[in-house]
Amino acid sequence: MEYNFRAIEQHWQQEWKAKEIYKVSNDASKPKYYVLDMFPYPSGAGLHVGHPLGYIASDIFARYKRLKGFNVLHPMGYDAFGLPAEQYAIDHGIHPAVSTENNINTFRKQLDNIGFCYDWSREIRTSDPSYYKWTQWIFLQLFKSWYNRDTKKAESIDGLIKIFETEGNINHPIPDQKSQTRLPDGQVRNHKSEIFSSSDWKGFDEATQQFILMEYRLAYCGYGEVNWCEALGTVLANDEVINGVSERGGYPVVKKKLRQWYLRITEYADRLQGDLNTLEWSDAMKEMQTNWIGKSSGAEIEFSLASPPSPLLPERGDAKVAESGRLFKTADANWHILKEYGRLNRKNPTAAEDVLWQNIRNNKLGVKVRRQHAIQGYIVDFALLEVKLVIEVDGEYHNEEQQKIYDEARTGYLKEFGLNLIRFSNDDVLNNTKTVIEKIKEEIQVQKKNSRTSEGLPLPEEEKGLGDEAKAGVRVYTTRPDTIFGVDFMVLAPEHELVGQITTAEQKAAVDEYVAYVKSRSERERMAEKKISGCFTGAYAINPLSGKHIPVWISEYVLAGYGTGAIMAVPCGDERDHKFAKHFNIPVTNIIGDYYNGEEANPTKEAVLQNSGFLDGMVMKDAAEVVIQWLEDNEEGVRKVNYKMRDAAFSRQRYWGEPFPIIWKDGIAYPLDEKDLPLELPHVESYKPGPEGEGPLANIEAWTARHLETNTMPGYAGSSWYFLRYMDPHNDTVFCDRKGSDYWNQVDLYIGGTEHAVGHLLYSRMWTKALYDLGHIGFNEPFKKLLNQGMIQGSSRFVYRVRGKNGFVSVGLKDQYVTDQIHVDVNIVDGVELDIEAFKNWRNGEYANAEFILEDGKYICGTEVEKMSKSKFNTVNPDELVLKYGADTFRMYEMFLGPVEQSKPWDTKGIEGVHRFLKKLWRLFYDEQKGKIWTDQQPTAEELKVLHRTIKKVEEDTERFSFNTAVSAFMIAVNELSDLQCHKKTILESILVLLTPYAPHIAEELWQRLGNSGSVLDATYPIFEEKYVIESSKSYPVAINGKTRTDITIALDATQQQVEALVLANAVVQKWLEGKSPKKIIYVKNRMINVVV
RNA sequence: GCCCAGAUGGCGGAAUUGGUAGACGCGCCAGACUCAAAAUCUGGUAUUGGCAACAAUGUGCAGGUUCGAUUCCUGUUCUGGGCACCA
Repeated sequence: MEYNFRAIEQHWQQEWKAKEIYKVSNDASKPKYYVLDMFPYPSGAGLHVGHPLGYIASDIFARYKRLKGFNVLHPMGYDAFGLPAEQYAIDHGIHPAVSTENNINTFRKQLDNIGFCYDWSREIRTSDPSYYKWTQWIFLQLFKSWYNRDTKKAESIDGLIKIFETEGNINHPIPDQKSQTRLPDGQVRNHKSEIFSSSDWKGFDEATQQFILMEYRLAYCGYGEVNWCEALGTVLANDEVINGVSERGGYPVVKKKLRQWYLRITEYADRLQGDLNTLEWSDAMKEMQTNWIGKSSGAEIEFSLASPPSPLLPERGDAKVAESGRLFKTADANWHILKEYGRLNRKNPTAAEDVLWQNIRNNKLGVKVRRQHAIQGYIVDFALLEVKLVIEVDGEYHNEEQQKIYDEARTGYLKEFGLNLIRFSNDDVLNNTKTVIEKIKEEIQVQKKNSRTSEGLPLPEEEKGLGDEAKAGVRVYTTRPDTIFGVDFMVLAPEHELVGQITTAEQKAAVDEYVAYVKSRSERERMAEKKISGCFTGAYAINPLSGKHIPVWISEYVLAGYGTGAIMAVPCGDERDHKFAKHFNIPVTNIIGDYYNGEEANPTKEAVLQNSGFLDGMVMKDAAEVVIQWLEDNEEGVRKVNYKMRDAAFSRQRYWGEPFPIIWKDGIAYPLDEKDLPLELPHVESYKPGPEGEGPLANIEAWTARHLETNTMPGYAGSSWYFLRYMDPHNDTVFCDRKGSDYWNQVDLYIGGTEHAVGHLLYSRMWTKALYDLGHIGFNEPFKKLLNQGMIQGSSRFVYRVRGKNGFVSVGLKDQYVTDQIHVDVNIVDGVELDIEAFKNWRNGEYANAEFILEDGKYICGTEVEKMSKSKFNTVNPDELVLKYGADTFRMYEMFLGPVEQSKPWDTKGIEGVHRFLKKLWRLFYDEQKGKIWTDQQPTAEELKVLHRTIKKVEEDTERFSFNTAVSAFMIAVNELSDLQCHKKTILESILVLLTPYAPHIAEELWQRLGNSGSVLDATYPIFEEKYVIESSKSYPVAINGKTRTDITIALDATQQQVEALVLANAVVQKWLEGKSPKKIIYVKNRMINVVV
């Protein structure tokens, strides 16, 4: 009776299915354990041998836990939305729903072949409306929530509205924004300053209110830059862009600003960071997330410009203000107009304002001065709030009749609040500056006296005016404020908003050219670029501490999205800055003395500062704090915590994804009523992009007529919460019943590839936290333990075509010709030797008439290890292996290849050995001639020792996911039992239970054949007993000076003296001692003995 | 460029805490069985020298710490993964 794996495996797979062996219930007295795989994207290529690696590992662990008495949830599903299906549809006209369905069926068949213990009754597909109904629902929860920084959690936006109605947003200023939230005209909104009162709020119209709320929502709409390919009419990923052109077709690609949805994940940065230490993840994985979040602390510093930018408009303000007013639907919404107005004024001060500003800024009068400050509906030129003084500088247009009335009204109004107002004309300021300053000083004194008696408007300390930020200068973020005196130049991102304004006439052409060049480069290319490039703007900035004038450059290595989009360059301390300085011959200021050798930068923090003004003599790491203090005292900068992480772009201009449950009305996004979910993806005939970079949904009239959002959600939407749906997959009234999620709780073991280290794993953590904050689930981290499987790489084979000929040259001779390297199917290559006949038939005989230049009569292929991919013809299909060797062999072989965590190239060669092992195991039970040979005899001590050593090893290895060594332990056990000719049921039965997680079919079969009923999965796991493996003596290696020379056997309880005596008596030791006595004898119990001579 | 990981015989890998480097398997060599092959079984197999005993070398490379380093430290090279619209 031989091992007929095909019949066995088929039989048990049917049996398991029929008896619903793997179905789990949500209420069980047993403790729960949740084992989850990262669900696959069902690609058209089907499963390759890389996919099952993690699935087998999780299957082993799920079965192991079940044997250990747990109620194990082990589900599977499909991440079914995605770009490839859409691309396939464009190319072949097959609807994504159809191709996806086909692919899923293929995947399922392939998965079933391997004998996984998934509870398929819980299968989910993210593209299924009954699933994405809840993806949309969660999106709406995010849309209807904001992050309360006081309570540090997500809360309902209704609560925020109540706060606005009672106290305005003074205690909850608009969260910091990154580059995404620029207005269509390219202006960066300066949100911090947008402070409003409760009465302001009540006065705002609907559009303004909604606009403000959008700045708080956890899911919000803003503007962001994308790689735009006009010819393809579509947005491209960074790696679809190569050297400024699209990978497909080679069309030019430029940056384009598009309306986008975002998730405000930045609000969770601190929690995402902090909670990492509650997780059992590898340090590497935590480190990657930490680096992605990129928390750093330092200072934001304001460098004013040596020559302020000239005004953009001859008569400042008005035109621009009117234009920006068009952003809003109501004509009389004065709030944002004011805001805009103030900002523009600040940026484009009149000459008089600027002169005055330079004379009174920086506490020069002993009083803090704010420019273009909004007070109760007015913008004043300068506000000295602590002394309740307002200064106005009047230009020509204030003489107009209308303006006069307006000004008088303002004076009166401000007086009501206890604010005194003084006016100067432009002429006075410009020509009699001194007098004007004296006058202001006098007024300050008067106000100071009055302030003790006068009442009036209490101005909140924290209130910030419009003038606080964007003075006419460049803000930089630095983690090294201590190096401030070493700043030799500044670098702005080429897309920085100031570039256009500060560039001098002489430099304009060069700057424009450089900006255009950068526009065509993807962020990735820019970061990876080794060549140093940049362009001088002609402008100079003033170092606020040293007063030194420093040149302002632009360069692609500074990205707009990080920090402020501008850096202060300290070449002696930063390698990149140093290279830049050397390349452009910018003199380097050395502030670190001997630490800088003139050749390369030294990022030390230990140096004692030199050339650093009042910091001289201070150690750098102490100086940072001093500088921050100085900056804050002098209002030239602020302490700042910065995150590298940006808000997550959450919309795609694509078809095959979840539609947003959003309706646009007069430019305002309104949520769809939850009872109208799911908002189903409409069927389309064409998948072509919509106009102006919109998604294909924009082409559907019925869709646009309802004013529905035309973007769809990205691939990671559905995968951000799927682990919750498995807990309660068929619920139609809630995304996951709270009882279910309370029972199953966190995923105990999550297995998947490291490629998801920062994407999926961060997003799902954020969603979990948001759902937790809002009270929908009871835990705030999704994946307790994470196991990262390595990538199974393909070993690609290449042939070399002689250019211009239908001829191929063997790899060893290819250098003698001009050749093109072509991937060839690994399945028609034996090792490295090409099967020429098979090659001629390959690809429908494309190379039927090819000629071959051979070496030693063979055509040898080139090889390379790379990602397994259909397009590289290096995939190996598991089906064929399962057919040939069986699922159990395949499972064990994949595990035997090496540690699960490690990446390795696939090689089918060794699979025979594992198959032989299973056959050998079978022969412990059955003989080909004699049939059944297992007996009921009592085991010997030797046999029990083998068994218990195996129990210990397999259990320990399984617990630490060292599946390859567990397989090896099985092999050792079977080898030893074969040598002992052990066919005893008691021993073999225990081995079968141990083996069940690894080779479930053969274990189940033999378990039944031994006369057991019920599944082997319900057997009890063997218990290791020390008494069977105890030995009384042990063989120790004896090393002389650390080099093993011999070994001796000593009793385990031997003392140091006994051991030394034995060692010295040993002939080999004597030989090496050469008559001398040893310096020392090191005896480590259970390990080794070392004799030091 | 930045972040993370890895590198051990002809090959995949083992060595769990600093303690016998190469478990287990593949491949290869020799032998048994067979007319022959397959299957199976037995023995050998890091490199160099030697009939052997044995000796020297050996965990990407260069150093260091230690009685002792694949393991810890410093530097370096190469390979793989990620870098925000592939999933």
